[in-house]
Amino acid sequence: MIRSVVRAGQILKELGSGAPRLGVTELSERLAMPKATVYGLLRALEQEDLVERDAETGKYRLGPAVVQLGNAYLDGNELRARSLLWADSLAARVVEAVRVGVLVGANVVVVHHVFRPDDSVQMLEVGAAIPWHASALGKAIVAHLDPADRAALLEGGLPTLTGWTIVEPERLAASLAQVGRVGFAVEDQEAVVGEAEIAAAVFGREGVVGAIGVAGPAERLIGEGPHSDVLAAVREIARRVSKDMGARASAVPHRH
Amino acid sequence: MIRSVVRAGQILKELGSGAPRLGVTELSERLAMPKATVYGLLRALEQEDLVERDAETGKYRLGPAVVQLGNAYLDGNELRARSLLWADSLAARVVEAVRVGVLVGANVVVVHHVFRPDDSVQMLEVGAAIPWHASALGKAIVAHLDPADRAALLEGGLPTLTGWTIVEPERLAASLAQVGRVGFAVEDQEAVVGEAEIAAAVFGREGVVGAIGVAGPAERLIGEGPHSDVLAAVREIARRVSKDMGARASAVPHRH
DNA sequence: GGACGATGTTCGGTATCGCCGAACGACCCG
DNA sequence: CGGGTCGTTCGGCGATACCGAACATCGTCC
Repeated sequence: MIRSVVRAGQILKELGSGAPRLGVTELSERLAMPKATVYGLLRALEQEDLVERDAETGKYRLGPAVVQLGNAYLDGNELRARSLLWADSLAARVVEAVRVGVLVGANVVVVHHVFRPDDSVQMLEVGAAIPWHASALGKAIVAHLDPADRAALLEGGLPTLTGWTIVEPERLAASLAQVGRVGFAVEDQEAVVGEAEIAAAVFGREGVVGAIGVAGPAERLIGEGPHSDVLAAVREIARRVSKDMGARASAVPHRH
Repeated sequence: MIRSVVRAGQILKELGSGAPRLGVTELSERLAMPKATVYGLLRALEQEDLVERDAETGKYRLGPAVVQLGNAYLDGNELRARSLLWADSLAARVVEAVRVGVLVGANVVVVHHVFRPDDSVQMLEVGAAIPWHASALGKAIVAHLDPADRAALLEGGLPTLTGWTIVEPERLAASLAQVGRVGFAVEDQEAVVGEAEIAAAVFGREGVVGAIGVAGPAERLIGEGPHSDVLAAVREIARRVSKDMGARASAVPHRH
């Protein structure tokens, strides 16, 4: 595994998460690499416009080339392409926002987002990264991973986002088992206070490829329990997208 | 300059432009690298989720991590942040779509996009990459670069997108000189038939940092000449954004 | 069905080239 | 003016990336 490239990737990720402007020294500390090494990697990344430096502070940040790459990924993403129409119909049916996400590392990255069909101003969340355990999308995906991968994700110290975030591995594991049984995942104010989400996994030819879910105010999606209409709609749409993605019926867990 | 990282960057860019799925052999030919080298680089990139492989064809494509990076870049981008409100007001004033872009290599990447204020369905173009010479944004930026950089951009074989695309270096150079004199750039169906754009450069503390422009149907923006109201609005907004970006008055070309 | 072509993958020796400790210089702050 | 911090440079050692060539694997065409 060629080391400099892996390290360059780690630098990019570090610049992409949290503080968007970091100096050489700060990066070398966070990533436990010698300062001179980080410097060399940054020079190379800068040449490719993957990183640029702040004119006045001299600190480094992501460069414009990454936007182009992100856009290109979304253009070619099969899950996104096959979700487009289904997500629209789901949003119209439940009158809430719909999100489609994939797992990258310990985060869920939103690859498609349909606004709630009303005239309120909403922020486009495509590209947003959310810790998997604080998202219904993430739980739906992780619940269907190999046990080994799942266990690894339960280990790393999971951050607390709100007072409702579940970070204890035991409780999360139990929650995931439940997801596996019922075929959907719920998140109730675990990422943002007042916001909830109901999601179901989407499968491809070989296992889970992502998840689709409905997000909205907690009191509307979840009262005494998950809103049953929404829940049925999410499960149905997830199954249809899975079919479009080429999932064999046997690979998609089904109940009753 | 550390070679493997630069090469990895070139691989990412190649995957991000044109055919979104490429094999090892195809990449090695396009980038003139040995096959085994490309293979090693791809393995490293794959480990970092910057690249993933198609399940059935085995070919490589960009990975989900790049979306997260793109989003992070946009979040931290000063030009974008300072353009948000001005772009909205510009769109409302001229009732057309507004785009903000920066130069990366020989392309303009759109970092902000305000829809035309009507109810028509429009595609979000944030992240789109357009050859600089086929875009008013690009011409506005390049016209204010160092002569050396400008000359370099005029050299590389410029692609033809429509019958109206200007690819001859002499004609382009003349056009850029004109842009420098009048303070705005025009593009008339040079990227997409029927579409035109009027743009002006935005300056920061040390030179041009991007451009902002109005895009719409050619017959509405440009009849016998650029629509004068639009033109005035674009120039005014570009100047205001430049001021917000910390441009010294002396650095912003002004006329009359 | 067998052979061919194309493509992905592995291997191993060589010399390249990245790695990193340490020193230098630039800058800020007190 | 002196101490501290940070970005940058240097240089020599040695790990390791590089790449030609062989191998494996698949699809395809007689």
